[in-house]
Amino acid sequence: MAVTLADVAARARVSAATVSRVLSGNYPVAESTRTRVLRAVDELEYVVNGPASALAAATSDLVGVLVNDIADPFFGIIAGAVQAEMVTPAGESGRGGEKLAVICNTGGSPERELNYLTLLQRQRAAALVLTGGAVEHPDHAAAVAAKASRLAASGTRVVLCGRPPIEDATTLTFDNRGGARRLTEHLLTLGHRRIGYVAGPAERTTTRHRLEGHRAALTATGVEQDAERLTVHGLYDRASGYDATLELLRRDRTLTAIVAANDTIALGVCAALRDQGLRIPADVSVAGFDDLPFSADAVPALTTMRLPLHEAGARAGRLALGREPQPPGGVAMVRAELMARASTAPPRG
Amino acid sequence: MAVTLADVAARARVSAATVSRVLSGNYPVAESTRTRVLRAVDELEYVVNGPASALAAATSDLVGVLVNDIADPFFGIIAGAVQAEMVTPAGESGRGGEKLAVICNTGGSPERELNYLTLLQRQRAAALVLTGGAVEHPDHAAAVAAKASRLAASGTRVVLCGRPPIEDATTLTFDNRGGARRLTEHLLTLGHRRIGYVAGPAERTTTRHRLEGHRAALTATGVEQDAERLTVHGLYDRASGYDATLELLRRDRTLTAIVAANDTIALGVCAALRDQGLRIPADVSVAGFDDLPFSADAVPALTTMRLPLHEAGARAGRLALGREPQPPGGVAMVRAELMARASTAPPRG
DNA sequence: CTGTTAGCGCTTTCAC
DNA sequence: GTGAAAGCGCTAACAG
Repeated sequence: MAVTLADVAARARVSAATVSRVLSGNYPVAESTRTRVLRAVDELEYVVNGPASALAAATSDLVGVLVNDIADPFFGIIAGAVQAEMVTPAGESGRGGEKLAVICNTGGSPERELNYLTLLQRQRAAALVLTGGAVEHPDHAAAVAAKASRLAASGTRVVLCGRPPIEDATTLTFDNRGGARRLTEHLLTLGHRRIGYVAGPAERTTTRHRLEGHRAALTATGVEQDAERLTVHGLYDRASGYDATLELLRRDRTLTAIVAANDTIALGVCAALRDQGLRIPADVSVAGFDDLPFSADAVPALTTMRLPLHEAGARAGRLALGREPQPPGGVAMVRAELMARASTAPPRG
Repeated sequence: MAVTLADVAARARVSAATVSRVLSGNYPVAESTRTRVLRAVDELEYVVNGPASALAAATSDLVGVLVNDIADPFFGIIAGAVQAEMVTPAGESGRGGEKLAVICNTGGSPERELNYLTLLQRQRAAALVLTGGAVEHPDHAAAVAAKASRLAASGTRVVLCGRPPIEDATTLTFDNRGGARRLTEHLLTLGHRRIGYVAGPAERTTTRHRLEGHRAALTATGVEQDAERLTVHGLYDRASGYDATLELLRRDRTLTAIVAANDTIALGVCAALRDQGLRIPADVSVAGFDDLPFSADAVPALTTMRLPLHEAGARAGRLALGREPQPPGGVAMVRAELMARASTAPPRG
């Protein structure tokens, strides 16, 4: 099957080693030889055998990117940004940086996450980027940490983006707690006191941190008494937001605001409120989190906490390639910014 | 670096060959030996060296999935569905089907598409799924076709999902032309005659087919005279929809409906109309294409053509694995279904 | 600057 | 049912 290095070498009348050197560009080769080799490569339409090269060099050009749900733009944006960083910067020798960033969709399942980790370890991936909230089950957390350590030990760079730090990994955490707190403070400042909260799946770090920030704001203002009753958990999707809103209204028809754990949920919240004949924000204010592209276009435009997902992903990509210096302590925090828009207003009366 | 097959063999007191056989499960091995080997694997935490195995076996367990824009849920949904098909069906011997489906984001750039194709060829990918509209530049189309043929010749299964057929590849086309036609017919039936069209980038097959379908409907009704003037091209994103709408209104303030090349654009269209003080659908009807999850939640709910993206992606995945019979002629068409919702209504007056 | 020489870790005939 | 041995195609010392 297919033309090999040796074929190219024969054609260019040099040794295989020389061809290899020309191709990897990391070793001086006479200009004349180089062009001769390159021409042979072209004529033969030679394509390097990745596995063979990975085996010999004990490292591959694969970079794994794990995401919880690739159909969710939150992850799509991050993953796209990571991948965009993999292209060789102009002016580098063609081959060098041609990493293949591969996006793996865990669907939020711990088993599949571990499975992908093994698959990537098997491929001897050059680096790994784990994105999004982590599942908090202790066994699983330990398993992931162990795998990460083993990978790091074998030379794979591990970068975390949007989840809490673990040992042996560089981490970009999102300020979910602080952001959530500021968001709820915004609502409190507007005068809201009965605020519903639609949380994500219970066992995710992102879910917990955002909920904690929300509660912290309530507590600081002394209105935390009903917090438990006014919280409903669901998935990070639109349908959960819809259902949770109906449940919240059932529990307390008098609430004047609902905070959603993310923008996608917020969309469902809005839909449910409208279906119940409630106006936004006249009757109920709504806020989300993330500031996905559609949020500014929602009607009314959604108040939310903006997370610079693209920038974070790009930085994670550079860290994975070792193209950007480690943050102090290996951990950097990405801040969230309040985008106060039309979906929040002072409560009526 | 790391424990190898030989280590496992030593520990289990068998030969390397036997360990290999146990692991790949495609050869009879005595039960007692098998368990002994498996235990050794466990104790040593052995992980197969993918590159080595790929080299020796001349095939890898990588499956490439190319998408135009991973931040767009259209592609996220398809890619996620493809990837979900890669998991080993319950009851199979652990190792067998553990394919690694890797998602590659071309950003719609021909160079990057070709680049990924080469990267995947280099990795000796087991299969390839190309999704979404193709770029119509003749040189590029030829280059892609050539690469596809070469890949197919070397045993890589090539599957197309949502783009026109090429030789040596199994294809799932989307009925963009027919769908677009039916959508515009829906508007015509409602009584609209002055219909604006916001198209995607000019050189994409998807763009062209949808536009052709639209025009075909107009022509059949004899109202095609202004079609050219009432068409504006842009990207497949919200901002383009917004800008294009302003341009359309500038050209003809009397139009009563706008068809967008996809739902994301339609969102921008709606935003622009609202900003111009126009009501939907009272003043202007709006229609999209794809039926992405957010479309049903838009206000008003968006009339659109539903494409079964998840099903199509899943099927593409199975075809890539050879788990589903080839459609007759290697080409199957995925139909679009009209979802008539609140954003379209008869024109006023 | 270029060629020679060993492997990298696994799969796979081919014997036993 | 299991072992021995010969590569798969490439890289990386090491000479020259």
